[in-house]
Amino acid sequence: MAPEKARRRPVQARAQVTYDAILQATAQVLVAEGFDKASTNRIAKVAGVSVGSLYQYFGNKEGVFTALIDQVCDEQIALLQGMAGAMLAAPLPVAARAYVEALLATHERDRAMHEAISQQAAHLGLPGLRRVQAESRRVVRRYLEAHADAILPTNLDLAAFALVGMVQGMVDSAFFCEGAAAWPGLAEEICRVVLRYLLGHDAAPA
Amino acid sequence: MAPEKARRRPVQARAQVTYDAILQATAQVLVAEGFDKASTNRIAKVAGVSVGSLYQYFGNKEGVFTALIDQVCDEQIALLQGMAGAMLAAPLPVAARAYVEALLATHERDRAMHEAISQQAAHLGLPGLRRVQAESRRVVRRYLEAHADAILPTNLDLAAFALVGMVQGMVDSAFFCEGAAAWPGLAEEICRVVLRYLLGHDAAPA
Amino acid sequence: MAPEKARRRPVQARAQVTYDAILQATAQVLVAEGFDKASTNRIAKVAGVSVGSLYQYFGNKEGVFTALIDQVCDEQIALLQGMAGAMLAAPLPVAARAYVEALLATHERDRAMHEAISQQAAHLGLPGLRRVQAESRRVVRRYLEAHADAILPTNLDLAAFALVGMVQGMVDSAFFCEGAAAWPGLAEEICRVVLRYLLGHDAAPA
Amino acid sequence: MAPEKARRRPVQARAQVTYDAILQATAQVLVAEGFDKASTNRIAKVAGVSVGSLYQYFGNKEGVFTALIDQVCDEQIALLQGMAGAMLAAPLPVAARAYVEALLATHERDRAMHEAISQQAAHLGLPGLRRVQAESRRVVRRYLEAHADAILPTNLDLAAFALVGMVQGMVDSAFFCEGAAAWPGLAEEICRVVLRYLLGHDAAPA
DNA sequence: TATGAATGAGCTTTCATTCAT
DNA sequence: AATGAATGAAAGCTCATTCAT
Repeated sequence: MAPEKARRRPVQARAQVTYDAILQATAQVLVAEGFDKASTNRIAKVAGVSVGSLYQYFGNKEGVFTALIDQVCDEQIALLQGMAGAMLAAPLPVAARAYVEALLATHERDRAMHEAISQQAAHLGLPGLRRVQAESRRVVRRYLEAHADAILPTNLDLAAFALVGMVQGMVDSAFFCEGAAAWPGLAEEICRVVLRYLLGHDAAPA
Repeated sequence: MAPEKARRRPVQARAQVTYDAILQATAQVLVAEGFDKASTNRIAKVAGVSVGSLYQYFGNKEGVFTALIDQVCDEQIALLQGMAGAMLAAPLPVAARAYVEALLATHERDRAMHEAISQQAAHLGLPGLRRVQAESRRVVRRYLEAHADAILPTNLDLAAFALVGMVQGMVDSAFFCEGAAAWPGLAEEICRVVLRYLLGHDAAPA
Repeated sequence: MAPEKARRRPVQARAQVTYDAILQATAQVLVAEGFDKASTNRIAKVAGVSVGSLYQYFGNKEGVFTALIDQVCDEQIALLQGMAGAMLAAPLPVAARAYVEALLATHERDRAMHEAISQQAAHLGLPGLRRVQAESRRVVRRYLEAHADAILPTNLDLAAFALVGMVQGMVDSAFFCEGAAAWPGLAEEICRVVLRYLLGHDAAPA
Repeated sequence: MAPEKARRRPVQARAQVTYDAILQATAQVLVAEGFDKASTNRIAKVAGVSVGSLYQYFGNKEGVFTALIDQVCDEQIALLQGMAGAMLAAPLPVAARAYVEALLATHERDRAMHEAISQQAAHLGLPGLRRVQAESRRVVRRYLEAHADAILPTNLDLAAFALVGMVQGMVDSAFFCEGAAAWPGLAEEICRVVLRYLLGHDAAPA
């Protein structure tokens, strides 16, 4: 697939409806039938729209998928930022727990679509994934800055990097490993990893 | 792609040559041109072999890729097991460092192919990836058992799971985040995460 | 060949043109070049249409042939029914002669296509052939009912079966046996077989 | 398929075994899996022989099938001739009955193979079928000559032609029409058709 | 602007046939 | 003579994309 050639941003209300219908149909087909079945013709049909319209709005097939992925990533980033605002002053154990729970919940919620994208359109998802990771690191770093005197790591970039990576890795593993996501004590253990890294010991139950 | 139908195991010498040539060509095309360009005809041509031969040995397209992935995973598992034997008695800081370095080195070595697979044929790689993860957890668990009295976690399954996930996550992040893999202090930081999780503090400098 | 999967019924005018062109091209290629040469690409080319269009209307290769055969059978059945209406009250010798002549004429007319189908796509023609035979028996039986008091056979189902089979067999033989179709007295002899079976003697010349 | 290029007639005992094994495997595959699955490689494998050997004996694929069909036709012709010798002096009702019964029995016996050939390799079967029909007419004609003074038809060629065609037609119909072959009274009715044609009336019961 | 019929390059797969061993 | 690995033309079919209406 060549990089997208042209797209028309929807300006009228009717156009916005069409645009959204296509993205929604894309998500639906992707999840229900897989990337291989997600042809532009199929997507258009499911969206109740002609192929021609799809090409009017998205330029080419890649454009449809990147738009969908961008939308998902934007939501994820918005969630992160919302949480960051609410948690900036929270004590570490609380913030960590909130972060871990949020990631697990997100994964749980659109697990099917994340899997579909990461397993079959991963190359299209890379830029979005990078954006999410970068924003995650920025948010985490900002938190670490605000709590710098309470934690061991001094290189905050490195610490943010490590934190985002380790949590992501454990969460991914949990969903990748049949049944692991439901383990009792999983979220707690992930928090323990985080706290021991940042504090050198488990949080005092204070 | 349907699951593979039938394959003929090579018996004559030249048959083995053909078989290997096809797998090698697959890796090469995958890395150099991407999954989309890796048609069976292209692979056969690069292998210097006819398409017919490809289908004689692999049954269908999927079979070629899964054979390649299996081969890569087998190597990875062999490496793990070799390391496990050598490191079982090693003190934690040494073992951790070896594990982390090995993972980073592996990633470095066939980065291109891992990326190609995980970004474009991830669905075919799942079984192999699971095998590697499961074996990793088994190896790590065996190490933890042998050192159970020196570490904090008591649920060794959960600990092995967390360790494999966190390290994988940080290593992946490092290669995913442009430039991060080369950061000085990266391996050290990953080890620090591991040690603080297992010991509650950094390892005493002997 | 698998049973047909899906087809789009033509709605626009040009679509109908395309549909018909494909069927006509199929007949032409089948007759002129044989079933083996009648690939979907060849048919499409002869029809002056792209392969894609062929698959839009017929779903798969088998679909093209069965549509053609169905069309031929429908014509044949329509002819039968037309004749049945006109001949129901006719005396046996006249009706028999008309039936035999009609079969010979039909065979003569699209001999090439019947041969092509029966010799190279017979398995696809079976359902159509069955339909034609069943309808033939029905029509003949109706005639026999109307003339039941004038004929020897009392089991009309069996008689209809025998009549349709015997006439078909002799007509087929005539066209199968080089030159036999042109024999003088052939039609007359077939009628004689029919009349002697039904009456026990040749028809009185009134 | 091009007409056969060369074949080596088996001269040694071992060669004859191979030759027969291939023909038998062809029949088996044809009946059990259909013409489409009857590739030369498959046939060779079922015959327990290498493809190379198949090509040594039969020159090309068509050669295998025509050899098989020839063999079947030869058997059929031998049967006909055997019957002719035994029946030449028999009275008409007896001879007719024997002929009809023999045809029905033959059909019954290798119904599957006849169907396989006539439905999927009819073009290869034409020459053989012609030979059988021609021989049938010859045999019937010889019988008619010997009984010329007892029958109505005077053009014996035409009569033989009609007889062979009509009986074949009714027998074929019987097997083509689901269930008809098992009808009670079927053979009798076919004989009745024959006798009325030849005598103008049913045979006097001696 | 929206439609959907039409396009055709290109993919996966099969199989008759060859020929070095 | 026998083997079976290798060949590669060609088949059926899909789908991203275009464009006349």
